Amino acid sequence: MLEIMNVTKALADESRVRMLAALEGGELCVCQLTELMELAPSTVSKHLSVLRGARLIESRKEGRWIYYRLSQKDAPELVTQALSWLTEAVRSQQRIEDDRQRLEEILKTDPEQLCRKQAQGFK
Amino acid sequence: MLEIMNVTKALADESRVRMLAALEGGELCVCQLTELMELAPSTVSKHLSVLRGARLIESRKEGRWIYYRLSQKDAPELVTQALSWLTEAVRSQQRIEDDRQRLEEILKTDPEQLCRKQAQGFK
DNA sequence: TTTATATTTCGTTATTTGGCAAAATATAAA
DNA sequence: TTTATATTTTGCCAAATAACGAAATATAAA
Repeated sequence: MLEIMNVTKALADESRVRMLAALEGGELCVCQLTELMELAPSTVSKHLSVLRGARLIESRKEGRWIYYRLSQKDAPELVTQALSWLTEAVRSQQRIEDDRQRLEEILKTDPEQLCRKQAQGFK
Repeated sequence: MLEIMNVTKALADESRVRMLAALEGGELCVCQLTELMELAPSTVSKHLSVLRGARLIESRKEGRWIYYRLSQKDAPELVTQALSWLTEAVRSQQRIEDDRQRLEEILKTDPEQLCRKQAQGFK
């Protein structure tokens, strides 16, 4: 039951849903997600840890960066099914489409510069 | 997006998940669910209104009783898919199995008596 | 009608959770 | 090594939410 509730609780926040949707396009590092979400890095980090706790995402460390991606087939059936449901549900949502478009712009800047910009406090 | 978040938030509470699982066996009135959940009637009622707000359940009034059931095919695709996911996820959960067993006992008493018992405050 | 009763709504309280900034950690560059 | 920097952890505050009892609503029985 804990496993199920970890998943449903993880999905019960719009920021986390948007992050999962963003990761459909492929792995992203924390600063890219931070830029997209317009939230404090610590907040994004917390959200990511909730998603990882539910096994909805996995991470990979590369130098100073940590890249997150949607969990693959090695995750529990329960989790991959939830991701399938979400992917389908979220398709055609304007908000998600807007994110996708903004993300495209964000990906044009390389991570180094993004993080530097954030360090100066973007808000 | 609101529709999606209504569903994910509705599923993000263990009591509500258990209620949905209980309704897989067919419609139940509030006092039956109250007996099963061991919560105050007002609390159960609130949970039901959240589930209905997400369109996960529907209701039918019969005399003094209101019966709730899982939403049928007329509900949004998004919702029926979520219910399918939950049903599958919840299968084999001990907690849900225990509920199912207790519910069987509860259904042996007719609703009239159940409600009367609750009126005296069972806890 | 009056009374009983099934459910919901309201008001309150305690807990959980999302947000941030600051401090801590970990890695790479100088 | 020292410094810079990407991310996480911690501590705090505000907002959301689950729980209850009491009051309100609605329906049936007397």
